[in-house]
Amino acid sequence: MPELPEVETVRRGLSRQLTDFSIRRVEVLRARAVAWPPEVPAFRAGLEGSRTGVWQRRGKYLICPLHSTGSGPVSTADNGEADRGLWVVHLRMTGQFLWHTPPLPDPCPHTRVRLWDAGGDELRFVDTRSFGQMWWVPPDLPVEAIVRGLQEMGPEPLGDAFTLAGFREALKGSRRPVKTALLDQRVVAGIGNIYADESLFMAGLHPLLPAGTLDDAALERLRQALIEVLQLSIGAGGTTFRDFRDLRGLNGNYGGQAWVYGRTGEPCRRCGTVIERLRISGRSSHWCPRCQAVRQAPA
DNA sequence: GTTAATTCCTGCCTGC
DNA sequence: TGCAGGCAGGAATTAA
Repeated sequence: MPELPEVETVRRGLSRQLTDFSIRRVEVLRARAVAWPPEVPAFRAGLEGSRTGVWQRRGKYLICPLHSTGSGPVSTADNGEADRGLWVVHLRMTGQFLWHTPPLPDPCPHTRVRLWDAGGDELRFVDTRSFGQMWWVPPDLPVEAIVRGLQEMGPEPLGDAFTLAGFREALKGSRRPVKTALLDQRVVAGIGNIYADESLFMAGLHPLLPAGTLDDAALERLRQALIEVLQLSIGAGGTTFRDFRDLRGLNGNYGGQAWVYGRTGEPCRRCGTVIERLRISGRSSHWCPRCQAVRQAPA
């Protein structure tokens, strides 16, 4: 279940392996994997014959500028103009890229999209649950016009734009649980269920606290906890949780250090109290009843 | 306008 | 052993 650290790990792998990847041929095995254009042939035509630039990330979206094959190599410092548009990918739950060199003859049952370069090496998009999607954005259109999820995306949590003032404003007046608010990509980009639970634990906040009632001290603790847990996980190459694999098929190692996520019934690493699980807005939430005992923010 | 519930999908796990 | 049902989750859509 890729969240920001996992997507960032994938981005780094793609940048290492697939900057200047000349897309000779594209095969779409499941049409649902293509969100735009509506017709698969148009998607294939958009990618085929172009060359990938330096991979970027916005929230959980991977964004790759596409260039004409005739121009010189793409510099990692200067991405140049994406004269062939953008290739945008969201891994959702189980999406993953796998790089096959030498190429493998037969795709696994969950292979959704295959891309080959001139040498016959293959980049394969595999997605067990088929939630992952990709877009080809023509060069004359803004990416936000095509990828709706990018229209109202909140600040990057590891960027300068993620300030206390902005965080406060985004949650102002909201009565929904803070856990639910953290999953809203308009509040802060890239947070999913795992890091929402982990950061709430680190900040000592109950997941059901109404988001709009948090005072500045609590908001700042939560903001710092988000930054810390994301930086820690990126450094470790993402979590080990079930389905995540990087470009080489390897998983990360943050999961072994999780405070609460996936530890229902186990003792809290800090106080020994048994970790409990709640269902909030359809999502499982893991929390320590002692370390996160505060259910009402100070008046 | 805000919030909650539903939907999509498939592998794994539990209970019968 | 085999089957049914619940669960997991990101984000769009629908309902309240």
